[in-house]
Amino acid sequence: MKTPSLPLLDRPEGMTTHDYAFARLRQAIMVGSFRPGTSVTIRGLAEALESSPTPVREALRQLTSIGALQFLENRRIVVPRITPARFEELISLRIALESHAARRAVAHLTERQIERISAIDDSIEDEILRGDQVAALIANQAFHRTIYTANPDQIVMPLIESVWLQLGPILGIAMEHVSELYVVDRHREAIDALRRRDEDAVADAIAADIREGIGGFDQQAVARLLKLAA
Amino acid sequence: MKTPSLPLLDRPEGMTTHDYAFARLRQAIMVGSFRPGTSVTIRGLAEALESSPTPVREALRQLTSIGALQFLENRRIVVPRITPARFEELISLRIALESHAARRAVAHLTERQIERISAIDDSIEDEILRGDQVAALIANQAFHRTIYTANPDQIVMPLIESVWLQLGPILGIAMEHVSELYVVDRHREAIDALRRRDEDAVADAIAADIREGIGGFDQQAVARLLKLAA
DNA sequence: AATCTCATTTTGTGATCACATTTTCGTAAA
DNA sequence: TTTACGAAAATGTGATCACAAAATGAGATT
Repeated sequence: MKTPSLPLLDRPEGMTTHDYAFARLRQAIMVGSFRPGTSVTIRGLAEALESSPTPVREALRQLTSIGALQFLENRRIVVPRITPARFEELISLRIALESHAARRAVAHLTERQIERISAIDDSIEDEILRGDQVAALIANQAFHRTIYTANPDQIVMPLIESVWLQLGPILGIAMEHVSELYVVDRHREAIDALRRRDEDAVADAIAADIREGIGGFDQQAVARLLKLAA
Repeated sequence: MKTPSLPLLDRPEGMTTHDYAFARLRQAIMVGSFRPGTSVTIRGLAEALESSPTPVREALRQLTSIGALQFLENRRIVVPRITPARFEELISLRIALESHAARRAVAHLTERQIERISAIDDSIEDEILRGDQVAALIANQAFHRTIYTANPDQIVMPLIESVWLQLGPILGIAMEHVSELYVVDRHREAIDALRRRDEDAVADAIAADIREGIGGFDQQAVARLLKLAA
């Protein structure tokens, strides 16, 4: 049972072993380090994380609660497989969740926050030019997250991240086989709409960004990617 | 540390201790058995469930992943407190999620399934007449769940249940202080729209059902309820 | 070459224990 | 009466172990 390699992650002092295991596994899955169908073992990950089974098992259980992993009937632990239909569900759910979240964030965003969001958008461009796909992906997530979390009472972010986690594995495949993942983006359009406090325009820009970005893969493209990875 | 009492729940043979603990705690929170701010302990629940700390801890960790519980900095485990603003966020999120889910289920529903949904709606009325609020609540959830899960590739149900879980505690308070929780409902309207395969009408009926049901509490009503429970 | 059998190994599960931190509560001082 | 203090109890954390079930792989059979 080969354990997938885990990208390193900073461990703040005082963080429990369990929290660290959770954060690191979560990050790994979200940026596409695990392939769909990959199976992991508690002991294997415990060794990779230099800890014991107990905290790792807790982290794995949490990850199953948010759809990032699956405990099968045979008690095997696997990264869920994607089908074209499931992919389409995830994209339409992303659109529904994120346009809702964006809409409800508009009223809370300050000028300063909008500037920060604009700066994050610039950093996405930088990472793309440098060819660092994972860094670009993380920056892109930060772009979206910073908008949505401007709403202080927001509840939706964990749900959005659950969807991101479920898209992670196919995203990892896409990054291996597609050179340009961000050819088009609607970020400037969203930022302009934020400045105008135009809720509808913000929601539309976010929806279009998703639809034309990762959502741009049609069912055949997804099927092709899955075939390549098999 | 007094441990809240847990409604009994059937334990299918072969179910692991952990799964049983998770299912039972989840059910208890979803039907309002726990008050906001209640704190629980691992050992206390382990005793109540006649098991040991390990599987209970895993169940609690999962429940935090879906917003049903919270591990505080002090390492205390509590049922999250509700604020009027948070309540309003939860309702608007419910509407966004469930009208999306309903819309995407319409095409998959068979006549037979629609009949079953209609029968569930009747059973809600029965439970209300019998005065069993918890049974009515569970039947109401079944009504919604049966619609949304007709879509076989559906991803959204776990997210919807996460929101239900977060509303559970305030619902428990409401059931104690409000005699009629389901005076109006739009279920017949939704069922008729399902029969006509009218996606927009289904989504509207579900949204109205939520808005006029639990969503009908305004901020003052929520604040009053919270005060009563404190 | 493919399939079956069975012993070995691997793996998830759940109980237990030691440890450090936090909470609780009785007592004393202000 | 209120506040401060310190010992005792309670609690979360993480490692370890025994156990049962599942997976693996070598060797025999067809």
